[in-house]
Amino acid sequence: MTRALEDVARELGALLRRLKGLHAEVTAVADVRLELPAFAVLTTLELEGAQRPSSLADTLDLDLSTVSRQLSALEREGRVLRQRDADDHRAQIVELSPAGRDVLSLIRRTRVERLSARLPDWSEGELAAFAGQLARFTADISQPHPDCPNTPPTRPLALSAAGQEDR
Amino acid sequence: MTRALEDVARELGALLRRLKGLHAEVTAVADVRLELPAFAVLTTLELEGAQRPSSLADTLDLDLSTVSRQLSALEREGRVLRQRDADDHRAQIVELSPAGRDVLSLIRRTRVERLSARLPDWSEGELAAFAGQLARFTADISQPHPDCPNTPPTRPLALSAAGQEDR
DNA sequence: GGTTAGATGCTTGCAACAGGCAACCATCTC
DNA sequence: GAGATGGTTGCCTGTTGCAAGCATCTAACC
Repeated sequence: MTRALEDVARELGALLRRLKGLHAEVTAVADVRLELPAFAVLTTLELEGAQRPSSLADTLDLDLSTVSRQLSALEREGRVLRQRDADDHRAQIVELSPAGRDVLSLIRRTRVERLSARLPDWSEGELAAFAGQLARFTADISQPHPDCPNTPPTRPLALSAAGQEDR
Repeated sequence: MTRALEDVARELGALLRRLKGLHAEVTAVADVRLELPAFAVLTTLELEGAQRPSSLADTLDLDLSTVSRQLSALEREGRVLRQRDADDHRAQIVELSPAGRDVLSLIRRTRVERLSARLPDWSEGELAAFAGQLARFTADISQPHPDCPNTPPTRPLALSAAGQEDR
């Protein structure tokens, strides 16, 4: 299994680099200023709903300080709303604003357009299967390694469709 | 095809974030200090052989200045050798050093170990198929968008095994 | 053949941003 | 109160792109 795994790892590296470029292209075409980390924050909020910064940091596997700064910027730009948690006044609840929702939807539309134009040979079924494989792979590698059971399993974004994991 | 594409895009985002963590884990376990961009440079050199910085920048889709700095650091660390191009004294040829080769091999070993422990349910065939899908996808999205034929097609790393593209 | 104008390969200075760690404040829990 | 927890901020490191600069090459012109 070593050989195939090496191939996967190598391809992931190539894909990783390409994805950054893709995001840059999408934001440029959509004429939106939104870096990848901020985009990840918004996406998580949309997918999982209003939540605390610490929960976001957990999901995104980022330091709380980084999330805090991202949120400050996003709030300044009017893309998220922050309010203190009524139950625990230390905490706060972050929520996607309508403007934030609009940006997400615009980016998603643009992204699909940019991608689909380049993937004419992929059938709906192939893409769905690929999405499933990606989800399964990401979920699996997010598990802690057997040798370090101390490491908490980082929690990948919940998958809305595509329930092909068999764990 | 929109729906499946949205799923793919979302999963890619999740995977993107997880991969960074994986690299951090691998370098930590292998006790090697090597950031992702530097690793990408070394990998490209190994895969494609000695070449110019500008060629590396092209392949990696990075600014030449970034590559230049990465190379300076890699040379300082003895992982790369640089010599002026005999034919064109403006240019230089960058080459993997034995130490660089060792680092790569160590990282690759460690990575396979860390990955395989978490993917016990994946068969060799599944992994190979996944690698093929990844390669095909990356190659396709690296093509220029039909609307901007000016953009040169960025050249993804050549795939050594897995020839399942049908283009 | 020599000279000069522009192209090309690379490096460096600059500014922007991401990220972690540690120190800090506010609040909660015991 | 004492300690834990949620967030923010300062500080530092690192990556990145752009623009300016330097060296060298190429080609057009005299």
